[in-house]
Amino acid sequence: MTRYARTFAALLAPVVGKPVEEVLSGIGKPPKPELGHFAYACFPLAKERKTAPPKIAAEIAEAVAASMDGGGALRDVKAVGPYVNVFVDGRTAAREILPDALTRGADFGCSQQGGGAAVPVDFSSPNIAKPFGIHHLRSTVIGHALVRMLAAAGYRPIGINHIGDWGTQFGQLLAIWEMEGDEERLRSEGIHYLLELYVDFNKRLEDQPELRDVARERFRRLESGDAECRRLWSLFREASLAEFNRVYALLGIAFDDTKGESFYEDLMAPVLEELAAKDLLRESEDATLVELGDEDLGTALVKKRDGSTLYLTRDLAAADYRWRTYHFDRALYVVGGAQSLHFAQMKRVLELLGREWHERVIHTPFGMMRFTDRKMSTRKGDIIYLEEVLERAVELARETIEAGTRDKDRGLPDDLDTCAHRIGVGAVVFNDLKNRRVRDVTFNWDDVLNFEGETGPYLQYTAARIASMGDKLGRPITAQVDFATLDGPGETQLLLAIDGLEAALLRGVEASEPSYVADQLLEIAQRFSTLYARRDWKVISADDGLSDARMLLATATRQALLNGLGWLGIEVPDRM
RNA sequence: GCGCCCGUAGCUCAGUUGGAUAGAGCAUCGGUUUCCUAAACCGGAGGUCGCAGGUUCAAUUCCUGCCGGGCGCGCCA
Repeated sequence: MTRYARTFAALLAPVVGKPVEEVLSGIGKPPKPELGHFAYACFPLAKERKTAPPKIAAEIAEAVAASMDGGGALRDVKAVGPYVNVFVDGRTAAREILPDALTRGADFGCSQQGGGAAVPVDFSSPNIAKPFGIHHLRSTVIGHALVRMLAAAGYRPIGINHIGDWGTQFGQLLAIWEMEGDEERLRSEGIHYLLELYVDFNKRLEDQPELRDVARERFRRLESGDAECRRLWSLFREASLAEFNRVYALLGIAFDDTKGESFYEDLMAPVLEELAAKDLLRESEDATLVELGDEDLGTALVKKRDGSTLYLTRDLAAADYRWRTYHFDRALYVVGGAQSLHFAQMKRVLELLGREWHERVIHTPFGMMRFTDRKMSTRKGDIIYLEEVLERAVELARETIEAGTRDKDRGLPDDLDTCAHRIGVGAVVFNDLKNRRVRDVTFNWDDVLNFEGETGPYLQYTAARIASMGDKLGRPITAQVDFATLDGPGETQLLLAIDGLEAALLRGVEASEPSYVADQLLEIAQRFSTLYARRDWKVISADDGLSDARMLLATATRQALLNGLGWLGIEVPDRM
């Protein structure tokens, strides 16, 4: 949807005698652009007035047409059956949208809607002592996209990496370490060695179920401050962070705040005390829990039998900390849908504690990453490393560029490494973001390494072609053009797609849904490509005025792609 | 068993708060390059929108019940 839907609504409102917002919600898009760019359905009015819809449509169309002065952005209002349809005047749209895109540059499509409100976004949050697998991709890229989208929409996002560096898993590592730990190997092999230990632990567990208790005991020991346990924990932590940071560097992701769960160690006691003081705790089989008063939510365990803490306990402490630190407008948790119950419980406990802001805590779930060919199990060491996926994508991009330069008799780009990196990573990231986040995704090398069709490289390619036209034109791009030359239906549809970027951003921010932006970008690229491929539609021609006008349109297209891809965390190469 | 999520073309998915003949990409078939980058474009074929009811002038969209898949349901995170 674009600004012109509102223009249309404003025109209709006095005629139908309803507020603009209500009219706006009744405006849609006709199935075919030949019918018009916007449509207003008259069925609800027909019911109120007990008159046939086509008759009302005809009356409204006539009244609206009479009230238009002719020089506005809309034209040709007419009734089509029960609908009032209208066209956007391409010339006016071009004059209003294109100079805006040129002037605002990286700011085009952005909004001030957020008013600087703080929004902590908890994402990625890998567990230490487990490698960064492909299944971590989802939280990482969705969260990163949301951070950038929020910033573009005028919010003040805080990207938080809530590293899983506390809990029984460390008890497990400490337990196995006593049996076969080797500091030399940890130093040289890093996280791969930790994975080996983790797998070994689970293997031994089959014959020695008592190891589970040993692990719990070791975690308790860690939590009570045992020096050797602390020292080893610190080693594991460093080894893992080194790997994580390599992957974040590949993806171009930086966090505003990286705090392990361990950070909240001292903040849990106050929460537990407050729960006790408010008489919300209950002992059950020597463990401590909170009664939630809701059958569907069950009960929430906050302390184990041995007195050590749980995930939920730390998340409660973290929520309090984030509120005190940021006074957030909302706090997002980009965590898999499997943990819906955990977050529902957490919100409920916050509510019971009287945190009036508990409604602002929002779980932003996403579907699972699964695998077709076989069941993947980290416990058995069966894992696809995200780093490997990214590297293979970059390698394939490099081969594709090299093949392209041979076929097209062009030189390799100077910055081949940068190009290949952006394309490969862009393909992987866009592939994850293009679908609605709640859907499960099946990992498939062919999909991830596909560069054709609705993919990141397709969008980058569209932008790259425009960039090279800019070079070829050889003169500055100007907004002083004859907009009348951009009046064709193809141009107008492209303009409306470009103008729709801001709405897609706001809708995406509202729903925490990066795919809305991804969709809009595809529409922009497709509409441009359709024009571009036409033999009778060359940007650069002997007609300088026409060339300048079309180049301005192309430049706005590229700016929209650049900005939108930037929000998704995808960089665009200059050449492909 | 209970709760949450999902079910649209052979495959992967859109479908903007119910509205006009349900749209893309991949795959498939056919076409486009004396070159503004074919990682592209155009066209063909392909769908009882899981099933059955209900609400409505109108349901892929809302409600109920089934069926199918996924996830979760106290001492992992």
